[in-house]
Amino acid sequence: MTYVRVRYPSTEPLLACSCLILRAPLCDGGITMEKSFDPKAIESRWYPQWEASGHFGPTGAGEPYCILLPPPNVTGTLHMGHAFQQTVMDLLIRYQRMSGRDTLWQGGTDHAGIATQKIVENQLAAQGKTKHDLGRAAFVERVWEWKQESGSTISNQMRRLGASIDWSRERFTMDEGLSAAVRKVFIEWYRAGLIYRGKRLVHWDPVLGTAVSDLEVENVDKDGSLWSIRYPSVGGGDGVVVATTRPETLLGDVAVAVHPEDERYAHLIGTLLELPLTGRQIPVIADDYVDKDFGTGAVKITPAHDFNDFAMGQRHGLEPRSIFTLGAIVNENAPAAYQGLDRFEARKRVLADLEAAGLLIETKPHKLSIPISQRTDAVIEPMLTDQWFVDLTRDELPDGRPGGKRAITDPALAAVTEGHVRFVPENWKATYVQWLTNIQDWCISRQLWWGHRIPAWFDEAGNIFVGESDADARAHAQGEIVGALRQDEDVLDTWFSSALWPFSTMGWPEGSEQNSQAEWARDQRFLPSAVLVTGFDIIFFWVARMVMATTYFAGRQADGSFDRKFAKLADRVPFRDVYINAIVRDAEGQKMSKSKGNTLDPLDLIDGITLEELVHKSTSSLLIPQVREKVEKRIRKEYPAGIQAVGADALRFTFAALATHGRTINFDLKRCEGYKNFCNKLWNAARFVLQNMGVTAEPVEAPGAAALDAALERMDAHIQAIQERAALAGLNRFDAPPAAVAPSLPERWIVSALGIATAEYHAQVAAYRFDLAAQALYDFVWNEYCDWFLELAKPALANGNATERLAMQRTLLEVLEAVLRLLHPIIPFITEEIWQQVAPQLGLGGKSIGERPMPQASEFAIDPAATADIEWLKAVLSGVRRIRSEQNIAPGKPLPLLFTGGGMADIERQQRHAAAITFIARIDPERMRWLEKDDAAPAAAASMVGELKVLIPLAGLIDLKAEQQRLAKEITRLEGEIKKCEGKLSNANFVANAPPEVVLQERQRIADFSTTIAGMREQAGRLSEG
RNA sequence: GGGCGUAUAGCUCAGCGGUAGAGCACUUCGUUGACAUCGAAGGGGUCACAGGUUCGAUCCCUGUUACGCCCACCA
Repeated sequence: MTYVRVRYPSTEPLLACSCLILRAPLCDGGITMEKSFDPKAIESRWYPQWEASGHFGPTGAGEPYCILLPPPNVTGTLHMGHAFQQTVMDLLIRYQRMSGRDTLWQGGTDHAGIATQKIVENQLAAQGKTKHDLGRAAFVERVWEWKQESGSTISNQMRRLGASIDWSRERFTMDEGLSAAVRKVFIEWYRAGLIYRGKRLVHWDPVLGTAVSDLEVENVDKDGSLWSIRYPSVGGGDGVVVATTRPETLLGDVAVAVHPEDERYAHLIGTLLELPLTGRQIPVIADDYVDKDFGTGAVKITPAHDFNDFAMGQRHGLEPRSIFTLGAIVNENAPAAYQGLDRFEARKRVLADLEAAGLLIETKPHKLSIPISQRTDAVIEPMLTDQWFVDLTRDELPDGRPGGKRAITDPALAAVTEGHVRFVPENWKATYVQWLTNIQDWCISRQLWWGHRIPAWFDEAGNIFVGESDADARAHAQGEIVGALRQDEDVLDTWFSSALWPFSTMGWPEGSEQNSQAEWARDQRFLPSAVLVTGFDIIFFWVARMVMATTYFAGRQADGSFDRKFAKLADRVPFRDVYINAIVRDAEGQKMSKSKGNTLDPLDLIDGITLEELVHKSTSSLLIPQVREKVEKRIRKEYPAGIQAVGADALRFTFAALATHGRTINFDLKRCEGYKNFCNKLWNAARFVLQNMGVTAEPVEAPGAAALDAALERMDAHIQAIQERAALAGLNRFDAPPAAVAPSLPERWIVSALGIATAEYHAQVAAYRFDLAAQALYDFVWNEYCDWFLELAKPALANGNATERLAMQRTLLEVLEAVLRLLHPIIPFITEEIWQQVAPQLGLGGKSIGERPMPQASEFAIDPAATADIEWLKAVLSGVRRIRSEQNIAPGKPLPLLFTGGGMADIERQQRHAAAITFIARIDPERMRWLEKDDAAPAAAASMVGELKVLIPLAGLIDLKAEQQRLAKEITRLEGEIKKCEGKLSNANFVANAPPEVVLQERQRIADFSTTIAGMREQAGRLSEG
């Protein structure tokens, strides 16, 4: 291809006029782009440039707008849920950044105590080692190594997705600064009496060997049995038959409870029973909790291994009797025969022994729900252990001081009920409020090695001292310290540090060793953040706890008061809005899970993956051969050619388009492919526009000096034209300019349509309706800009005079450039790539489209007159197309076209659009005319546009029968519509009560339908004559 | 037991007190000068069911049915 230096006109704003020297091929007088959009080629290019430019960080100017990234597990990989969420966040951040806000997307990762420790433990296990072989220090060192190794995986995946996080501020929950925040919060809550340590019954995961919080327990329904067991009375007598689902806990029973008003057992209350197999004796007690009608009406009480029993034991002063080790093995508190047995072994043995003793009365099937640890699938064993808790429930402090009334919980509740934090969709508010109202104390200690070690020390007498360090703990010691101090072995629940994320990432606590005074002063403007985007599954784990911690700590001064900015609860919230996104499921609506083998990897959608790789990936972690086979079969069927690469933009657009306010979205690859097509459509629209930017439509034959000079001369003329026009038109080219330089109707119409689409887009983004926002732009680009405007532009570009062409070129560019900016938050890569080509044509400076402002609807004049005109034109063109299609006339065949009926407006419009009609509908200009009054109308196929009749004469082209049938069918349909309207209008109540405009509308409809029918009847009559 | 949600085209989903919509799929035609990752033209719906409010209900209210999620659970 031969290139030559050509000057292109350029204006921005219109009054200015600069000349750019561009390289452009002469062959078509414009810029060329690749024929189709190739995501791979462009995506790798832009992200590094964006990141390097520092453009993702806050500018310090404008109203602050912050989004906190829910920190993913540091050693995790990106899944579809992340990708969805992050698309939404990036959309919002890029949108607000372009809208002039001082934006921060705060990123980072979570140390994810249990999950990460488990991974490293598994790695050790593969080498035949346990963490105990290494010891605590070496093990933790090992986890840090793994964190360093894999920690960047997910960040890099997020970059692939285009996430515009300010990476320079990336944080990790075990960073020094964040750890300082953790210690400070723990210590302050402890000193305020809001954290306590105690021996309590907790949910114990015997596989991990740690307590977990109630939220980390899942209840799974299972078929089990209900066994009835006789506890004979001491000294003979039948005693009591109890019903239980866990017979092995009999070994730890301390009583049997009956309802106080249960006549069957009244005489036994206070007496002693023989506890089978143990030789122990236990009392019969009375308690309201017992349901007379369930089982036998008598309950065995095992306070050490059941939450309800524990509560009852406390009411009755019964000493709990633990019968399991922390590994859930029967311990020395049980008879020797059972010691050393695992829980489920012990159950079998106990049942067998009861049977043998004749004490097992009945076994019947029973549905029950079993508590399972989310992390390990191990059956949770309630276990009596020393743990740390955050007090969320008590009305007063432990020492009886007033003012402790739900000091953490109540503000968190008020923040939402008083509307300082708003849930979107709103109904999640009820979930939040209900949970917080019925909350239990939060068990925050974990018997793990990876995490924030609890800043508490024990002396040799077991007294507790809390502080930043052992020295600090000593300094704050209330009582005497007996001997040496030893730090608590436990670490904190991962969610404890997550709860602090809204302010620990902003330099809080200020002035600590790790955080400078200045950092918090600078960054607290991002508190509260604008919106939290997260899944409903962590409303309790994370959202509620952030509200708790932030309402308590934000802006708290050393003396306990709040600084001015944070004095009000309304300002002490972590975020204003909580956007709860839907859960991503597969196309069939199944939850995606590795064990089902139906997960999709977002990176595989972006980059594509072969069938064999996909099969391998999806089945390699599946251990059961049958499942493996099934999964492989499904994948081979569903993705016979693997997954084609759709690119990050198409994936993002898909997520945006699926982001309704429902609670699940089914991810369908087909949808994704459709949006890839959309990207290609946009690409090709740009390609068309740029191809037509040349100063001349005619190819320049040779790049000779003469030709070049001539071209430059023409250029100068055009530049002058622009200047003149701009001077006349004023700054806004879309204001109605003087007639000599007036934009054409199609131009006015597309600008107007852009204005409407822009308004819709902004409104929907503001409402967090990203599906509708995306749809507004999709519709505009495809159905207005491409389908109609590019077509309407073609006649002007091909046949217009210099001024018309220039005007059309500018409008093509300007609308394209605006729509690229609107789309940029959704599809950043392709819009950047195209914009880089488009911007110089408009003389726009700036390194990146992201630095351009977001278009506002007010920039685009709404133009009802132009819109009506173009709608008329569309109707005429559609009419011709329909006739062609129905009559099977080749699209390229030039046709005659006749007009009849209609009024002056139709005549004017027909004249105005004559060039467009002949060009686009491929009408022979010689044979396009109005029928004179007394012209004999030829047999023709007709299309009604209001009162105007558009006719394609038969001349051997038309299938007469088909046309008659079509007319008859259409007439019947319209008559039906008229009947409906008439039905309404004949109802006196309707006419009396309906709003006048509705009544008018019905009358108008009848009139319109009647006109159309009349025209069609006439046409049908003519056909039958012919 | 408590709370929340869903039911609209073959599929996935928008929608709204007054003409029922999109994408995909389907049918027919088409390689026309941005795009076959495309274009043009079509077919397809008792808006789950029953009552109520209203001039008018797919939409609001009540109930029923079906499905789903969360929380709490009687051993």
